[in-house]
Amino acid sequence: MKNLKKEDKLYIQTFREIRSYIIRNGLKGGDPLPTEAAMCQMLGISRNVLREAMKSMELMGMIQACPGRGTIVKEFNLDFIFQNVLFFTVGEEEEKSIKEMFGIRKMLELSYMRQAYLALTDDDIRQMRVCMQNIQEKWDEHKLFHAEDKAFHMTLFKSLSNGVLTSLMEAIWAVDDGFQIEEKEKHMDSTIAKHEAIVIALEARDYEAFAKAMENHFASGKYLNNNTYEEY
Amino acid sequence: MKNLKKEDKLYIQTFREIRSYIIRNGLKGGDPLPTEAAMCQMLGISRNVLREAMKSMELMGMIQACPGRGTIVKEFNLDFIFQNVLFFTVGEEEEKSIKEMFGIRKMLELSYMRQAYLALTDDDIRQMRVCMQNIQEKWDEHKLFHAEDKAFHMTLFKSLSNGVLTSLMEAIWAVDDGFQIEEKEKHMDSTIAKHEAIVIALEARDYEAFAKAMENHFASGKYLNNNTYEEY
DNA sequence: AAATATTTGTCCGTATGTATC
DNA sequence: TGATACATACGGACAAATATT
Repeated sequence: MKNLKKEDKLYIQTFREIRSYIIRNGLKGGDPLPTEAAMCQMLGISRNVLREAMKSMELMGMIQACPGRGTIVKEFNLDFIFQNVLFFTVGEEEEKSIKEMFGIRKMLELSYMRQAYLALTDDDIRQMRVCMQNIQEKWDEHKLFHAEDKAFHMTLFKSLSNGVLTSLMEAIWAVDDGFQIEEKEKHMDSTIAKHEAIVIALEARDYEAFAKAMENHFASGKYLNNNTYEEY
Repeated sequence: MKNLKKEDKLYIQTFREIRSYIIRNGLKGGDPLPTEAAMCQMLGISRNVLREAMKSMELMGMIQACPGRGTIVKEFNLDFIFQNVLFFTVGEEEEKSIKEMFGIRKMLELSYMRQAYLALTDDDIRQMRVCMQNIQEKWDEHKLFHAEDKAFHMTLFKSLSNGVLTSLMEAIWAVDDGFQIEEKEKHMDSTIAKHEAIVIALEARDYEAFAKAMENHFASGKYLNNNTYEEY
């Protein structure tokens, strides 16, 4: 007398029901969802199961919960997918994947550098100068400067106001963060010089020098993979 | 003594920790995860929070739980997300994200086309010719040819043997598939002609023509965003 | 400002169904 | 058959954040 068909787990059914509820009622970004208690009663399930479904939604960016206030529907964006899911399969020990990812970052930065250059404001450039000083300080203290390096490059591209590109870059940097073991004391001084060259070119508003400095920046060890411009 | 910055909710931290655990231990599809009780103790959290994170993963197809047996890591792909997450009427924000994403795909394909051209085998090109025929058939039957279009472009870049790039492209195509907005019957005939031009150039092993055909392919509506090569 | 109510966050305990030996 | 291990599901309790009076 049981189900003939193998039913999905309750929390998955619940996920679908909530999703259906949102669609059925035409809820858009910002619209409130009923409280947990109300939904439990409405669906006839326990709070734990409801939360398993709701938290799945929240993790994927479909809704957002706030204590004391309630839960609202969110507008969709790709951040979650890029930052938590896309590179899920990229193991940190898989050096090949890491190199591939660096290669993509290199390609993206070099491809977008023209637009970035055009979009950069004086304020952005000043900010990059500050990043340089922070990098220099870390270096003087014999510390790693991953965060500062990231801030430097993100500043360069945040001017493009391309949310997806930003997410993608964040995702790549996040993997880099877990990887950055090697080359601690190797060529950091030359890395600093390369960053310096980029800022100087920008401060002078010299695109040719900027492009050259960017190319040079990515011509070092960990970026040197199969992404070379070969002749055909 | 706490973090000054607003911490993420526990279940989100837990999600990341489990993901990190999987990556750190190099777990692949079929490999078992510790039991819920063990993970709770390991992470120092309650069962509810752990389950909120685990059920999110299961819903996304990263893991699979079975009573009496335990939980295993699953072979992961992105399809599920776009089938479960895309529930909305596409608003302006979403459309902006999608356009940005197309822009990135355009940039990537154009950036990598030299390497792709060099890496393409005769067999790859024959396969692309087959894709073209499939596209033509769908078109003759007045059907959409998203899958065939994807196969065409993925063939072009699979030759690069860049797993991360492939994942990224897959993700972009998956989102595209989920949205499939605009231009149903609009300029499909010209789209076909553009693909045809690409294949012809490849069959002739003419890089100049190939590059031109690629540029032309991406010069259409939905790729036309801020990714223009402006003068400086 | 201060107290109170509302809502989500987190934890615990218990019972049940299912797979394995 | 029975015993064990595990996930599934329920309910209660209190804490933390927010809103309201």
